[in-house]
Amino acid sequence: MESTSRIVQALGPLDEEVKLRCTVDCVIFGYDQEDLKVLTIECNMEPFRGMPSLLGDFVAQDEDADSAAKRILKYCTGNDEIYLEEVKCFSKPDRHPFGRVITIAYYSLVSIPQTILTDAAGKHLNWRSVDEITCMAFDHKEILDTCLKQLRHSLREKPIGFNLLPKKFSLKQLQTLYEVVLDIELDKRNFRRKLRSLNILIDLEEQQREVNHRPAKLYKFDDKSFEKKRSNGLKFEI
Amino acid sequence: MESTSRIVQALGPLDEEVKLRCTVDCVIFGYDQEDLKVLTIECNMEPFRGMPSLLGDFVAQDEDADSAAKRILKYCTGNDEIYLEEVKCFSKPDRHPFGRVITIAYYSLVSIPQTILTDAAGKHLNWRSVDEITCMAFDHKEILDTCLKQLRHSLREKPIGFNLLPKKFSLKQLQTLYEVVLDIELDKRNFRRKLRSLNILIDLEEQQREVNHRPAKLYKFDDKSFEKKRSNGLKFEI
DNA sequence: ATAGAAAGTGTTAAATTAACACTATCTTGT
DNA sequence: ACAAGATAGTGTTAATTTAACACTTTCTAT
Repeated sequence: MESTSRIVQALGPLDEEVKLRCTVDCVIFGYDQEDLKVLTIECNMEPFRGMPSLLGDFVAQDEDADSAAKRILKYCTGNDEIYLEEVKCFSKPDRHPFGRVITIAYYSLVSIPQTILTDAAGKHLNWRSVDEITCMAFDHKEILDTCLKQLRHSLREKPIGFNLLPKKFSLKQLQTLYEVVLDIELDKRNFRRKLRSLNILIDLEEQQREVNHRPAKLYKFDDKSFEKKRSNGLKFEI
Repeated sequence: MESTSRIVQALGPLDEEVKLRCTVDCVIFGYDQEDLKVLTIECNMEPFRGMPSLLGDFVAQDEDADSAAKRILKYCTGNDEIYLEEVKCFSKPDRHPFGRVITIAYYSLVSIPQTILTDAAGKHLNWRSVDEITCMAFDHKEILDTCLKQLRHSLREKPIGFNLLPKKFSLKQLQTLYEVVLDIELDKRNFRRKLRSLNILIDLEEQQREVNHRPAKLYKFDDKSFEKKRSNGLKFEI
């Protein structure tokens, strides 16, 4: 137990300790056409060349992990006002073939139709259906699975689903989103009553256009009002 | 945005990238005398010398972060069968005065009367009431606060409170634990009914000894039975 | 034997959740 | 302009869950 004898004791010069590199990996979930997708990039490193990989990068000298994750989002989408949640650190000593690299995994949520992938990144970026991904570079499939589990958990206890939809959405779209991501069925009337009672949607007094049936009313999420209600003890739960 | 242009591209030789050190810090929560405490060690590093610090250590070359956290628990208590939950990575570039150090924060749960602090560590280890800690070394107060918040959240949705009590406990002890940690009041009869209906306690057919009033019946947590029930959809919630 | 102290126990009202089917409003085609 | 097709939108009732509440039992100490 010699390696533990200096627990929390003075850090020596850098070279005496384990040096490792630290990355962040973002599971960027996107939603479109009633399907949950994840943004991948083609891996260009052996032995994983050609396989889909998550978007990641090193944590830079002057930034923390959150900033690194936001930087990746900005790089891919031009936007850094994106929902982001840290999930877990992946740190198996052999997880990266080129050396000791730990990674902090995040997931984020975007509406695909409202997201323009930047040109620079665009060439090798792909939205893939979460269901259809079987194999990824590194331990990225494990990271994806962990983040998906976390997303499903958070979706039920925090009002974050809106981030997967356009700013303006119908109640039907919202319900379908929950049904697709959580793989459950919801009762239309009960779902609508619940949303009404939470009072966190703003009726935009506007309707869908260009649908060939009765158009649905559009709403937006009232995040300020929700924050106020939450701090007064409102519990969101689907 | 030049630093993002190689997102997820080949890792160069180690020296070209940001080198940093990685630690784990454990918020070891202990419970005794109707009080939630945290295990601290006296910091021996300037400028924090003498201040209470969390238990932490470097992640070693051949271990992952979870193993490092378990190693710390084993070092302090001689036991590594302890409830442990990863919480968050703390990675501000200036969080450590001696260089770039990121840390993965964990919390764990023990019953203080059932925990013997090892001699080696014991000399500078202290159980401190969570309420009374105002100031800690490094960013450890922030880590503590974050872990406490996470503990409170998990305590309501997972049956982990038992880890803070002796193996054998009374229903009153369990209720008080929830009341103390969550800072709420619970109705005795409703609490007991809920526990009874969950069917996750084993009646030990044994009683408290050496109390000067009617002794309470003792129970233990039936973790195997709970796991079975959980996978069949049982939702624990206090 | 009695007093003190905490353990243990059930019922009822209120709130929440689950189940369920029809009418309204739009578009498109004739 | 009328009819058919498609999806939006709406309320009631029974079942379940939660919240509120007070007295009896069993032990110890004197």
